[in-house]
Amino acid sequence: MEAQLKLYNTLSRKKEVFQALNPPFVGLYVCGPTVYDEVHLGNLRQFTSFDIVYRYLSFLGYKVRYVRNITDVGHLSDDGDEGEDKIERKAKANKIEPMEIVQKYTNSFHHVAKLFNLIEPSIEPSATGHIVEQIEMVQRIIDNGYAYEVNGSVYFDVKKYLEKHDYGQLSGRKVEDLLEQTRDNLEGGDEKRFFADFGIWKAASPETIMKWNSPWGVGVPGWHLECSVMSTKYLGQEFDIHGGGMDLKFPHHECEIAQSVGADGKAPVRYWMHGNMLTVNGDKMSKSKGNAFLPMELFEGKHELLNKGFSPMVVRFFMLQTHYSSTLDFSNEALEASEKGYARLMNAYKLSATLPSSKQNTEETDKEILTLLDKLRLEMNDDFNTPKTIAVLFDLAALINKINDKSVFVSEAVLSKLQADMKSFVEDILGLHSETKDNNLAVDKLMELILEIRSSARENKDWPTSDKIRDHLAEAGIKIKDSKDGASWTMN
RNA sequence: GGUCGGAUGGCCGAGAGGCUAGGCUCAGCUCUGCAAAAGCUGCUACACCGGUUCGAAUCCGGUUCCGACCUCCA
Repeated sequence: MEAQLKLYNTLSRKKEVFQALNPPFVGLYVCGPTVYDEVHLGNLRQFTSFDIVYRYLSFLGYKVRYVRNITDVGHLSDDGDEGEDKIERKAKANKIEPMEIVQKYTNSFHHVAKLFNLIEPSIEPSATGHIVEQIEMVQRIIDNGYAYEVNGSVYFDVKKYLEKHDYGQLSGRKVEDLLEQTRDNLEGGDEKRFFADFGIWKAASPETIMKWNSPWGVGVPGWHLECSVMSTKYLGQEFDIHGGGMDLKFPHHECEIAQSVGADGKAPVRYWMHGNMLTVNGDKMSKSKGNAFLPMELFEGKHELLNKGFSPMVVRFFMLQTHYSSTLDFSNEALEASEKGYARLMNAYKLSATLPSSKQNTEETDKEILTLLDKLRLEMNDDFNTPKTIAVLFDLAALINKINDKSVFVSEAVLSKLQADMKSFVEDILGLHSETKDNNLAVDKLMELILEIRSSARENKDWPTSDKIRDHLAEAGIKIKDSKDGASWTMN
């Protein structure tokens, strides 16, 4: 393992050492949600994966400009270039403005993002806010000969593009395969000249609500275009990292590359990162299978597949126990296991702040801790390996507990490094925070008093009183832990 | 049908030629009035069939199954 950050680049299908284009700056673009409905749990996982990327790059000292868009127009309900705009369809069904739909689900997305402790992007641009730029990009593509207009729509000319460039290198698609489809599809009478061509500007029908004037008539931008436009505008023609779900590799990301090359002659992205999908009890999560639940349903336990609710931080922790590039399976059992593990880890984390240091017998433990702290960095450097990082944190948790039990000892210098790193990795990098309610002074005083009464009851072996206090507090969500040094308490 | 990825212990999940991943569960023990918490100990797995190698969960070939995207058919 290296001391340098390595990440898996979909483009080369290899782990590569990360080298920023213009250090210390890093440009990070992530495909955001289409706000026609509540954010999907699978979406949330992608955002969490890239939240980690953002957090870790920042930890390493990079100044990251993180752009995550909001798709509020142009994403069609059926794959391909036919079909209706997802947002517009929903708006018509509810007899409200498309922008009301956009606002509603944008708000709801932000709410969930906050619960999930996702860091807000530096810029969150929307497609409708960049119509002018999209029209300009379409024009540049036409000017360069890579697009043609038919009946007010503009299509990207893949065949033309293939003469000089590679189309399909990101997703591993072969040009010949695409060409083979051509013969059948050319007969179709489609506006497109070639099966693989894709719309970058679509003529709008009179009924369409959201539409704009353009040199080619009234229309709407194609879905793939917005990401090219907004990443170029805010991160430049070439930037560092572009992320998104696996399912976006083709055609979405492939089209982005073609558009940027077509418009500006440059491949836009140095490192492409793709997160994997979600399954439920081993099945693909999908609405048609009835096994898709929403983030809020998961938090509240309001779904028939869920035995109970799981707090946002538990779900976040659960997600991070799987590498972003692997499929992640949701099940009650797995979630419950994570819930317990999470509590244990956070407990140790809290404990780490109050550990005693020692002046002797610290050598072995010091060394062990230092090794583990180094390992935290090595694991994160290895393509953001959060599961391994968490495994190391558990090793540290075991040591923290031992130090607390005074079975091993740590020097002051190593202890303060341990405390600093625990904070960095648990809170800043993994983005986990304690979910216990903020205590106020009155509650603290109250608990101090109650525990004092209980303690004297216990000295008198008045077990009924002692247990009554413990049980009643437990009902109120306050847990008492007895130890040799007296009792402590936690509240959820 | 095409492209890509995957199959790991009771469950979840890392790893990727020799070295205990980790979490949860379960059992036993220590501590304890009881419980909880914490600690200790135990539970040795890599879909199947071949091959390469001193040595393979890890490499190669094949088989089966699963997933994503694309396509075809209906």
